[in-house]
Amino acid sequence: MYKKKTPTQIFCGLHLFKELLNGKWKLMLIYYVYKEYRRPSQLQKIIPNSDRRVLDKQLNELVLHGFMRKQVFNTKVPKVEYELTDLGKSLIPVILNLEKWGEEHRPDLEIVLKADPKFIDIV
Amino acid sequence: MYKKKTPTQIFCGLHLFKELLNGKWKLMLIYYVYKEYRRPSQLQKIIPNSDRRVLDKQLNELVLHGFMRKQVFNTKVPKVEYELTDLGKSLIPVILNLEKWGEEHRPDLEIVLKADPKFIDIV
DNA sequence: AAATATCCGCATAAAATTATCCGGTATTGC
DNA sequence: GCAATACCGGATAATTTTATGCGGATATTT
Repeated sequence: MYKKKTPTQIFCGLHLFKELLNGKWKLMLIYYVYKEYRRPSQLQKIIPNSDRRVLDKQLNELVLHGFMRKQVFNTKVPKVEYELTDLGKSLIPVILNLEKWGEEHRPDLEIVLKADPKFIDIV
Repeated sequence: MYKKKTPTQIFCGLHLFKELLNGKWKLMLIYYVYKEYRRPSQLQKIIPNSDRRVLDKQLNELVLHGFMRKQVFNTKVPKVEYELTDLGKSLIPVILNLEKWGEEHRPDLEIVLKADPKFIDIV
């Protein structure tokens, strides 16, 4: 398993957030589980251009870190569902706030992104 | 200059936020500039264990992306000051919200971090 | 029988970010 | 003169994250 080589600093709340929730799809996964897309296959469909293995990894971490619970149903066709823990639910207002900020400033931000040659193509 | 090789997706506000503000110290830099630590040397002092060149790079990006302005004073000893743009200021409530979430959940989050062998040592 | 749907996991490659190693100018204070 | 402060920047190394290439199982639908 991969281990970090650089000491992790958590002297402020921003770091705590960042260390645990920085994954490419993590906030979106939490949001969609909240919105009742609870099953891996549903999540893979609702999140475009995401790879199964990447989502899985992030879901596993979210479970490991206590933001979600994973329920496995041993039905004939295996079924899996995720649900938010209280800690996970506590993030919903934060996520909505971030989302709101992004959408409110989308016009400006899109200009900025398109002006930066680093972002070659934007979808 | 480095260019991304993977198309950047911005179909939701969360992505917009993430693409532009994911840098290790970016939110903290915005916060401290807001708190009147405007000069590079001040920022380098107030942010422990940060490297000058990394902070510089992030500051340059924040300017490039319109969150800050950089003012250069051609005094005998060169002086530089950063200040937030309106776009930068619009992030303050978001940052405070993230910080608040982190601090409110610090006890839980520290346990989680310490339980994860990935984070070998935490400062 | 074949296609589709449900799920899982390891090992490695590639990409992206962060850290470090060099280098530099000019002024102030002792 | 010499140390300290203020500032800047390119090139490369190291770390961390994300993507992909292989593999597997069982059950339902067409």
